[in-house]
Amino acid sequence: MVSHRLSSPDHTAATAAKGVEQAFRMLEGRWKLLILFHLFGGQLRRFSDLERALPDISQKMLIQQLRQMEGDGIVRRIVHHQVPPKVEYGLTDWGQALCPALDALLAWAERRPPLAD
Amino acid sequence: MVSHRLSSPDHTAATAAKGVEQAFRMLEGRWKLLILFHLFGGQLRRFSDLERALPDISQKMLIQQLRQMEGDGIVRRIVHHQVPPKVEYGLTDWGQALCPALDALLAWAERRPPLAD
DNA sequence: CGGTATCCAGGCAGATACTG
DNA sequence: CAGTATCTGCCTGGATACCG
Repeated sequence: MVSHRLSSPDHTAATAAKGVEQAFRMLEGRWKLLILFHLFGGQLRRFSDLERALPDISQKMLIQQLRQMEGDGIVRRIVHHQVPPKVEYGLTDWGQALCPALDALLAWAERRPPLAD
Repeated sequence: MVSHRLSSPDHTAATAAKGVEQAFRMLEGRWKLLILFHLFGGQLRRFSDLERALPDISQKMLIQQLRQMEGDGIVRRIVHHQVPPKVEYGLTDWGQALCPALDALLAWAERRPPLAD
C-alpha cells in the first residue's frame, strides 16, 4: 500500500527513516547546527573566530564537532602552514546543500500551531 | 557562486540554529522517525500494530516516544472506549507537514558524494 | 490490550590541565 | 594559535516485571 508521500517512491518506512537518521546523526550534538549556520554562505572562519562566535563552547567540543563534520564530508579544513598556525574552516559543496533542507525544517518548526489541548 | 542563505532574512545564526534544534529535539530518539514514517499518509495505527511494525522496540520505548510526540503536537492519540481497550495513533496536520521537510533531508543524505580523501 | 514502575549500563557533554 | 588528554557526572535508552 502506498502510504507516506515521499518524492522518491522506492522507500519503505524503514529505509526512509534510516536515511533521515543518517542525516540526523551527522547534525546531532549541541553545537553542530550553530557552527553550520556560521559557515553557511561560503564564509571561511578561523578556529579562534568560531571560538569567539560560540562563547560557551570548550575547545574540546569545538574541535570534536568540527572533526566529526569534516569526517562526514560537510566541513572542510584548510591549513595554512605559518607561524603562528592558521587553520580555516568552511563548508563543502555538499555541506552548503544542507541549507535549503534545514530551512524547510526551520519553517516547519515555526509553523507550529498552539497546542490547543 | 551563489551563497546559500536562509529564505527568511530575519534569522541570525543563533536563532536559526535554535529553531532547527527544536525540530531535532522533537525527532531525536531511536524510534521516532520510524514511527513517523509509519504514520505518514494519514493512516491510523493501533498500539499493537506499531509494536509489530517495530519488532525490536520495547513497550516502554514505544509509549515514551509516542507520548513525547503527542506532547509536541506531532502525533494525536485516539482512544476508543471499548473492552478490550483500543487506542489509535495518527499524525496531526502539523505532523503531516513534516513530510516534505524530512524528504528534503533524505534527498540531501542520498546526494552525499564519495569521501575522496 | 495498552499500558506503569523500577533498575541499570553506556555514551556523550563538560571542566580542567597540558602541548607543538 | 590550535589543538590533546583525562576525569567525571548525567541523561537516554533498554530489560524486566507488574497493572487496569
